[in-house]
Amino acid sequence: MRYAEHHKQETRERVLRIAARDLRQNGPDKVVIADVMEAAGLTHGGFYAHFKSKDVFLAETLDGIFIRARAKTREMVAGLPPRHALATYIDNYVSVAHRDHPESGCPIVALNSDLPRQSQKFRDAFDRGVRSLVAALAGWLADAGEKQADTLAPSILSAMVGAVALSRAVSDRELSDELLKAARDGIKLRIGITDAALSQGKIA
Amino acid sequence: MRYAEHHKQETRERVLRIAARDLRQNGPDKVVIADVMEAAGLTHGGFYAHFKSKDVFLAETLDGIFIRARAKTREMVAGLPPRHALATYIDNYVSVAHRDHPESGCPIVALNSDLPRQSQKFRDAFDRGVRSLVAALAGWLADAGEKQADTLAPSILSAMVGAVALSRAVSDRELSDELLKAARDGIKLRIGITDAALSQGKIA
DNA sequence: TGTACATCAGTGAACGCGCGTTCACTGATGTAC
DNA sequence: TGTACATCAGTGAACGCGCGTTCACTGATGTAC
Repeated sequence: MRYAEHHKQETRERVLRIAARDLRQNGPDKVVIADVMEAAGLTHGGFYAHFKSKDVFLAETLDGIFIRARAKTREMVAGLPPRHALATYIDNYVSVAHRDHPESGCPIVALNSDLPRQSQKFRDAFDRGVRSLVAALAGWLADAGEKQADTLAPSILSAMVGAVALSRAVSDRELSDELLKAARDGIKLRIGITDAALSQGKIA
Repeated sequence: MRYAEHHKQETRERVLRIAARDLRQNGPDKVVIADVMEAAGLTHGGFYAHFKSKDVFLAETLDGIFIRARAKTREMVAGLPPRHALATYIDNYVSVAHRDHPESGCPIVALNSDLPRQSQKFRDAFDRGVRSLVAALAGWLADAGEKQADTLAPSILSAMVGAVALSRAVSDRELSDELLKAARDGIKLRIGITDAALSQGKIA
């Protein structure tokens, strides 16, 4: 069977999209090539016509996740004043929905404790994602008039990551909800955001 | 060979200690029974004379880690006034040493993204550890006169966990150091601790 | 226009390795007599 | 006191399964002539 012009490229994209969910849901070691290929409607042997190895494949998958996450973020906060952008981002990140859907969530949360054992390519992709997110946060913070935006940004990111990661790790639902809410309020408080202030339009 | 009275119990303890390091260093899936047994000077077949299965073994290993961690913590802050205890604990937790030594560190950091895929026994042991640590933090905070100690404690714990986890996940040393320091300062600031204030004895 | 050949995404059997688990066996020592 | 037997922590071969990777092959379609 001879295929249309972009057929191979489309297959490659499809496989990467499937892996993007699988990777966040199950972690790098539990991504099984045969399963990913089957989900894409193919057999496992064909994998190596697209990717050199599982390692390279996972690194490319992670890159793709971060790229799409950035686009989604830009869309989410488009047109919002900086402090609203921050509040929106934090509320979406430190949320029950994010906790309950790792497969479409932030890979920093989903993968953090797997990273030390991954290939350098994979770790580099992760670093790029972290740097980019820190930079975005620092930008919003600076625009919102925060002093020390450059040190506040990584501090806030790690608090957000820890909150969602811990809320997923904990098995008891009640404890998880409590951790999540306490962490979210704490983070927003640090940058002077309260739900009351936001709804009253007191914050630019 | 017939063994002395407590021989079996000692072997069991030895195996659990070795696994305790291995578990935090490599994660649950990478703990290999044959390797643990070999490190204990035994062959893999003997494992099942001590433990019913790997799952049960890992859960018991995790329980042991938390129990010893609590003892170590009590020792570390013994006799310190509450705010000093907090500062000491935070400085030790959100530190380069902790980042660089997962094998003897807090399992909450080392294992968080593995948890959703573990057995219920393992997850229950994890929950107990988290609850216990939250309670300890809340106690110190309350003793230090903090209002809202019960919501501040989980918020601070998740920030500490996120800081160390992220600093380990990131591959670039400089970025990692920066994240760690920013997060530590941010956390201490939230509870009114600065290094200057502590050294001048301004804080009880 | 028709025929032989080249292309190449995808197939599926097979290989090799890792690892949890089982099980028949070992052998030193305690106990029954 | 001496002998036969029971005990049981530990041994090591084997089983079974999962999974990354390889490779000879397929077969539909484009191209050369």
